[in-house]
Amino acid sequence: MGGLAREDYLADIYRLQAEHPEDPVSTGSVAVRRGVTAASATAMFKRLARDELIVYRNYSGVSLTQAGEELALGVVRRHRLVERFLADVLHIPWQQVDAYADQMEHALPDDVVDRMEALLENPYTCPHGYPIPDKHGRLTQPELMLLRDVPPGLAVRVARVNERVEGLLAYVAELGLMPGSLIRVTRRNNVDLNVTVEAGGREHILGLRVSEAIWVERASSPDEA
Amino acid sequence: MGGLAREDYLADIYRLQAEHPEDPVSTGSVAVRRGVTAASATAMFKRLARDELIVYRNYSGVSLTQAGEELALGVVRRHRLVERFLADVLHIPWQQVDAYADQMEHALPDDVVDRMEALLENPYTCPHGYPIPDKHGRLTQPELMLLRDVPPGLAVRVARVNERVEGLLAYVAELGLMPGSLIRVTRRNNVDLNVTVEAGGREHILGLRVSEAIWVERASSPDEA
DNA sequence: TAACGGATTTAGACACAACTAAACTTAGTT
DNA sequence: AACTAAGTTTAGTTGTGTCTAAATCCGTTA
Ligand SMILES: [Mn+2]
Ligand SMILES: [Mn+2]
Ligand SMILES: [Mn+2]
Ligand SMILES: [Mn+2]
Repeated sequence: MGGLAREDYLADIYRLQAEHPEDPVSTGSVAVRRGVTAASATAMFKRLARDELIVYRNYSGVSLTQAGEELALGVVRRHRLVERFLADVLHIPWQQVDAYADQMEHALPDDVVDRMEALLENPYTCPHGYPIPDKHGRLTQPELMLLRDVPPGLAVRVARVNERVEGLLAYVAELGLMPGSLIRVTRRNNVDLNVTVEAGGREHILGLRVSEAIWVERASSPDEA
Repeated sequence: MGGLAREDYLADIYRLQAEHPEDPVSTGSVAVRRGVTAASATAMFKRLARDELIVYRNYSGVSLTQAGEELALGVVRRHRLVERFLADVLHIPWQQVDAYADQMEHALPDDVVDRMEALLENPYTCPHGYPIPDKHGRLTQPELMLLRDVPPGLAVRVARVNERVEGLLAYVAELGLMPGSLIRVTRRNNVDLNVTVEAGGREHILGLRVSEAIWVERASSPDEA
């Protein structure tokens, strides 16, 4: 009854779709993300399509049906809430919570998830800044901007850090650029695309690989504490 | 890599062994406990024996090897600790925590379990009174007595309630006989074997089905707060 | 438009974990 | 000692989820 692998496929299809809203989700991209062969992904697509959780046409990738998206959002909700729980209640470093949550997300009864949410006082995002769907799968996406695109002089707040970029989370924590941090972009080099930011009194020069993995929002809300 | 069903079999074999230390654990008893057919249990026994987690001789039941017992104790530890967590931190009624823990026990990284243990301040038992193995699988069994066997007049403390007796947990909670409660046995009827206890100022007459599902300890430790 | 090459699917295999039905063992009873 | 009934194992099937190797498809390039 469980459907462990199923849930991971659905959630990964959801995330891939969210990352590239244009094109359909290809067999290869799912296989790479899941760490399985393309043949395995094809086989799973057939089962998911048979159960009407995805729409699948040979050689044309997949998309989630209504039912599939609902299941995917449930997994994503459990994942991000348990990440918050692990970070905030058990004080586990944010570099580790994604892997742990990947394991736990399939075994959490709804009741437990809902109570965790209440205990955490209904957080909006996971520790990396990704939004947490509510109990009904609803999701509010704030307007974010890539740090790469922030014009010099602007003060912004770090909102989200891509948790999948190798080594980034530890680096970001070290620099004091975690979600919530107030920073100011002081320079942008148009040749090598480096961005210089001032954070907590220190200046850091960030390469493109970092600046396009960090999202920020206008640091304007005065109703913040 | 998971080994979901495996873990449940090992833990159930462990618990059955603990409940009947005399005889070997039979195929049928495991099948009933697990809710599967005897044929399924036999098939699993072969895999577990192949991996040297149990000793299995046809028609003679099974016993855990060293390695098997270590794994089983790990599952039992996770189960009972997460029960404590669900009850104490999330305030889930103790009637429900066993079922939830059964689901969650396979998906909790050791690091998470250890931190939960610290958060809970190293509890000795699950909410039902069963001992929690430590990180190394060590386990201290206090000397307990069945409520059925307590002589009239003796004051005792409820130590453990069998979580598998249908409806018992809700009934026990209603009567105020949860682990930790101080009670006194006032009468024992030698014909119908009913036991009368006084708990929290009220008297209750308990049938055999209840009195042999509750363990107690001498209520003597004055170092109890 | 024909061929190439990368992506995808099919074919065939395997391990796990469950089932039903049939055969077998064992222990207790005539 | 043979019989029988309960318990157990075997045999055969199913569905999931993975793999490798071999076909197949399709967009681009010649
Ligand atoms: Mn997962
Ligand atoms: Mn996250
Ligand atoms: Mn379990
Ligand atoms: Mn318990």
